Amino acid sequence: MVKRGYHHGNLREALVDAALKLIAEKGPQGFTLTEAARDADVTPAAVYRHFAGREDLIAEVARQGYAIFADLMAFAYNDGEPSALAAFEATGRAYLAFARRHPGHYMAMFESGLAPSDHPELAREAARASGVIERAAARLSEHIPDGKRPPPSMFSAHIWAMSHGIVELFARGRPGGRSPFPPEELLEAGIGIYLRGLGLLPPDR
Amino acid sequence: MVKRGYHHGNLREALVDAALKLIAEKGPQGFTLTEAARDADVTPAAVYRHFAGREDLIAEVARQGYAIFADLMAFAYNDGEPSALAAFEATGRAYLAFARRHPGHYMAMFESGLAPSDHPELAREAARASGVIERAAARLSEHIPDGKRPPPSMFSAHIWAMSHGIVELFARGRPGGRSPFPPEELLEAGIGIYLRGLGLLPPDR
DNA sequence: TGTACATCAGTGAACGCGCGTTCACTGATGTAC
DNA sequence: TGTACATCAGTGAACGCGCGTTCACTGATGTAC
Repeated sequence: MVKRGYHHGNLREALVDAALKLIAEKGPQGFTLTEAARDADVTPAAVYRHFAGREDLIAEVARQGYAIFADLMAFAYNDGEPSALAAFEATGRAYLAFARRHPGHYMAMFESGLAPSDHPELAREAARASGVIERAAARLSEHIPDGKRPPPSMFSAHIWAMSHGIVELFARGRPGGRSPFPPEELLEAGIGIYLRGLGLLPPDR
Repeated sequence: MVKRGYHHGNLREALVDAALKLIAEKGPQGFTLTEAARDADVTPAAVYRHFAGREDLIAEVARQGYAIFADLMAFAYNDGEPSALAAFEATGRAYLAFARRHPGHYMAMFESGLAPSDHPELAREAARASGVIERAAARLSEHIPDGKRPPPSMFSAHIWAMSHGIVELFARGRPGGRSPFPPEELLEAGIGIYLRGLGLLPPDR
């Protein structure tokens, strides 16, 4: 533990880091403002110099999470190169990688139960992230042969839902023990089968 | 409010009911034993005549949830009639219907974070529910034409994950507002595309 | 049918606890002159 | 370079609160005789 003077110097960031750690450990509900303050080696009251309160701190964590998430998805998508299909599959992998590498952010974003509408900055970043995914789906949609293609926002929702479900059910220790398969493999296979169903992959390979 | 004497008569059940209501309202983490007792018009200490404590009450709710869930899935599956395919699709619909009609149970089962291994009765019911789904997948698997069919437990995991993801992301009010589609429609379409990808449905219809 | 008594479901008071938030304050920092 | 002073990040004590759990108890129920 590094000694410090009366002023912390970087408390806001330190509190976000502490919140990330605590949320990853105990979930957004188990997280307490007091413990975050303790973790940052500061009085609980000091938190109020930087955040409006407990919920506001969680919202900031979620906001940063969406920002990272959106960047990561955009990077994975890579403007649809080398192909709309490959790029789309990469976003699926990126989703899982994000959940794995940023569990605190992920939980604050999807399991904290806070209303984005109460936190405009949060809502903005969340919308940006959705935008990336939906654009990827729209581009891919152009390659669907069948005239009866589903709306892009529908199949981006399908992929998002499957990814999220795999994270929640199998990438943590939920039902009755462990996952039947490595989550990455499970998602890769699932997306493959799904895209084949859309006519975007040959029926056998 | 019905008046009652010194003995409640049916406290155990009343507490489970109260827990169901409260969990559905505030989530498993926001649920308190004290409030459940208040709801059942009883002193908090009375709860300890029927449950080992707070967590034990939540576990009982989850256990009952898995029991209902397993029965519902088995009923929907209907022994694979009229066809393995139709029966499988019916279990998907049943999943969503269960989440909708039994939110308290659903949350206790999938969002409470309690370890089934700590509650043997819970683990037993959970395993029974998994069994129904996996048996349905295994029966359906026999109809997959391709030699390279995935293991049944894998595609039951896919369907489960997509269903769960749709519940979490779109059947409640999560990201940035509301669902882009009715969850039922979303799941139905998703399962359809997925099964087409498995070669179980004709490529166009 | 009546009585004695064991059982045990629920009471009520108490406990220690940690929480989120407020408040007047203090002391380090950095800027103006 | 030195001094006065405004700023404001962090302190520490206090608050009221509701929580989960314990304990000795009480009073309704139902069973044995």
